[in-house]
Amino acid sequence: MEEPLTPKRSVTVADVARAANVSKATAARVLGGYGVVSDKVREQVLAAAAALEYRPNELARSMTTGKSGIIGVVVGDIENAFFSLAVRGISDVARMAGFNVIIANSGEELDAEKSAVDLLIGKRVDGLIVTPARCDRMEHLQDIRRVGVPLVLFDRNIPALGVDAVTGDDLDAAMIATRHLLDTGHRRIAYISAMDTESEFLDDSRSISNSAVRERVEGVLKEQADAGIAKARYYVRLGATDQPKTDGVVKSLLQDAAPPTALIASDSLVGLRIFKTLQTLGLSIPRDISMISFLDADWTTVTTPPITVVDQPVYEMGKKAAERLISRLNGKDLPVERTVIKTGLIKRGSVASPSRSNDQ
Amino acid sequence: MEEPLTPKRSVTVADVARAANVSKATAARVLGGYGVVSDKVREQVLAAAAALEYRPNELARSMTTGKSGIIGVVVGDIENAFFSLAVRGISDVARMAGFNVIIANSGEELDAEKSAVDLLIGKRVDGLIVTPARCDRMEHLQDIRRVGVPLVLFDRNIPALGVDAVTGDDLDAAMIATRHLLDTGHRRIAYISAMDTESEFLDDSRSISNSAVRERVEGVLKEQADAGIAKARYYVRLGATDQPKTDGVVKSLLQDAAPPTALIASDSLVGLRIFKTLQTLGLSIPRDISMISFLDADWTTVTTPPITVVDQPVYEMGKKAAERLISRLNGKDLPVERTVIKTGLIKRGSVASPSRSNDQ
DNA sequence: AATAGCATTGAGACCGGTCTCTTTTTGCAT
DNA sequence: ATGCAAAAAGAGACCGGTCTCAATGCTATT
Repeated sequence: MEEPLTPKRSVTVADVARAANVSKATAARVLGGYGVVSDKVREQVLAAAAALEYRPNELARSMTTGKSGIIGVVVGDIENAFFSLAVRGISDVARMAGFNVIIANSGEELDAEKSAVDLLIGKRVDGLIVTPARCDRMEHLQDIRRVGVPLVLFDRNIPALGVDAVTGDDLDAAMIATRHLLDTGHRRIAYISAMDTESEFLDDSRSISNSAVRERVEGVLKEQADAGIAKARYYVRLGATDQPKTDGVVKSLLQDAAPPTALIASDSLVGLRIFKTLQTLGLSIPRDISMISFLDADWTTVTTPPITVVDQPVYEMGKKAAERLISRLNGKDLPVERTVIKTGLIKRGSVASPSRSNDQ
Repeated sequence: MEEPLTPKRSVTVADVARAANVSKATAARVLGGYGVVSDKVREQVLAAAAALEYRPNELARSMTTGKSGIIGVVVGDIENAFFSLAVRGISDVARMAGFNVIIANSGEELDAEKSAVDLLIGKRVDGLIVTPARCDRMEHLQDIRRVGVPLVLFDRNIPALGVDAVTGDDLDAAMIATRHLLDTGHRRIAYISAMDTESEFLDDSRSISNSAVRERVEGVLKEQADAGIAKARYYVRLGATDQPKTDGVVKSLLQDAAPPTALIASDSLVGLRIFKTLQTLGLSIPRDISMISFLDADWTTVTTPPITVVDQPVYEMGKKAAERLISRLNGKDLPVERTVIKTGLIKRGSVASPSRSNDQ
């Protein structure tokens, strides 16, 4: 009569053992797939398990083994195609190796990142892949190592930490993009980033706490310095975090007495926003202004014109990071390795020589 | 001398208790935040915990409480903006309620979905949100209920299961889109879906196992039937799973003696692919052909022309699903509820009256 | 001063697995 | 038959928390 609609207690090894008339240890051996058991007994246990619909409790298993089979990933923003693609790379590799992935968003904020890390460590993840929001604050990351959880940094490196890191070659990528614009005849090149700061302007590139952002800015500046361009730093603008802000940044640049003739977007989200801004302003690309975006996002090929982009093999970067972490999880102690993934430039239609009128 | 570089054993309540000179139970009370403890003792324990850098083992905690604080989510493909946006909605709500989210991809395959569900139940997730790949196979989903884990279906419903479901109003959405095209003068409207089947053609819409896909197809057909259009079903094509296949589907449609004058894409990925195909073919939208895509993806606003879309409030759908699940997790037994989220049409520039030449 | 009564703290079982160690069976050689 | 090593099965501790229940201490009441 009191058929339990929701069987409150789940079936355990002990239950199966009882049903199969063997000891808990024996049942555990066949159910857990370890130790030696005779074929006859194995059959019995398996039959009993099937009849009872036994499902192993991974939690209990993890508790005793100390391994959870979970890899924790902390990224800035999964919405961003960059991260979601990277996460897929990580997940694919992880799944193949029998690991699961828990993803946590930091929103690029240090506190959120800290608590995400705490949380994941609490869940006893076997390893961690983190995109550090800032490269100058690393106490919580040192904690990770102290606890003994392998860590791989992603997209941004903190050399002082002494852990594996997988990053793009941001300096080089920025230089290539800049050089392309210089070669095309541009002399006033703006670099627009979504980095959140007090000022829209850049004082000193060394003060940028995010290594990826810093390297790109330095790449842009270095290439221009080599070309003998003076006011390069003036054209580096930060804070394009949403559409209105991006509109503001772009407009302020274009209203300048000497407006830039080319724009470089620090990521595909910024790129999309800039494109929309320019569209709103009724500017034609590349006639009125040229642009290059980081990341070969899908929208960049369907615009008119299609956008020239810095191609980052993000999926591969994610894979690489996961592979590194997993080999460290299995293997003993590998030397710390910094993997830098080369990036390329895909030339499409958004770059042209600056028009005379602009190139006063 | 033998300073352990990697402290193999983590600090436990027992360690803290010992350091604080109190019983394990007392230390556990303050560390676990339950029961009553005097302020004095609390201080001691907290101090000891801090000194030892105690970190609770959530696994052990989950084991005894039976709650893992994790919500499992099984989606078709996180790459798809539809799912990634939904997942963010789910995650946001979950985080606010103190839950974590584990995401599993099914790739829209039943077997993968089954094992994902098994895996998540093994991890003892507190609840599950699943996007069932097929609505005609539900043994594994019944298992979930039998185990006593609350389940919410997302995007697709299986009424026979008798569980909560949050879906879009796909029938209505398809009808609205179709009506818009009819109103604009189109009489040959193609619906292109990424659904993977043997045949590119549709025999009987009732044979479609995915309820969302089915409803959309039925919406398209119904609206045309009401308008007295005869060969509507002929223009429903499936299998646009990647760019080459999409190219094929579109080309075969356009090479028909009576080619469609308008295309409806079943999701934003298919939409993007169709757009690229049309671009490759040198067709001008909406002059040569009109199109509507499902989902207001970001790329749809930067194309020339911008794409008219069926706007699905996916983020809200995700939120709603998570809210439902969580209230079921907390509350007692609510009645089964099917939430249908209204969708709208955002008219942009990709629909126009069919040109005379096409409308022979 | 004795004792009821409440606030704290302590002891120890328990969750559901894994795993070591011990005991019992089995198989085969002598 | 008998011995003995190897194989199979059983007992029970353990992982790191939670939680029940008992014990202790202190204040308040009469």
